[in-house]
Amino acid sequence: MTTLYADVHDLVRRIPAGRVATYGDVARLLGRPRVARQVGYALAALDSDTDVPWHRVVNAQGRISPRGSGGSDELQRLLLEDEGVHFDDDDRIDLARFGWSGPG
DNA sequence: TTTATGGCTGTCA
DNA sequence: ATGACAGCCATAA
Repeated sequence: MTTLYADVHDLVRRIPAGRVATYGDVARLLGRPRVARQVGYALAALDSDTDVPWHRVVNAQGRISPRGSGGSDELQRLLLEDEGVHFDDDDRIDLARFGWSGPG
């Protein structure tokens, strides 16, 4: 597949454990700074048995996007905490510390 | 092809 | 700092 989805998946797979990236960052790394929304959308289309660490992607505020169903928003937090990512009292992540600036 | 819909983001108050 | 609004663009009907 040479679609945006595949590119997003490939990039997200490169996010190291214990790090997080924003949708905008992922989009920008792909060379499409305007498709941040589609990035989140691409992650939403992932399968349950996917190998893509979708939980390492959060919004620009360092918070988890409330999709409101599936409870994946809680799962995401658990997975991140399990990787050593620390959440603030406001359920926020310090992007300055855990933010991933790309492969280089 | 045209609508409709978003796991977002940046600006304004 | 928070709350509200418009832009942006790929996917699915």
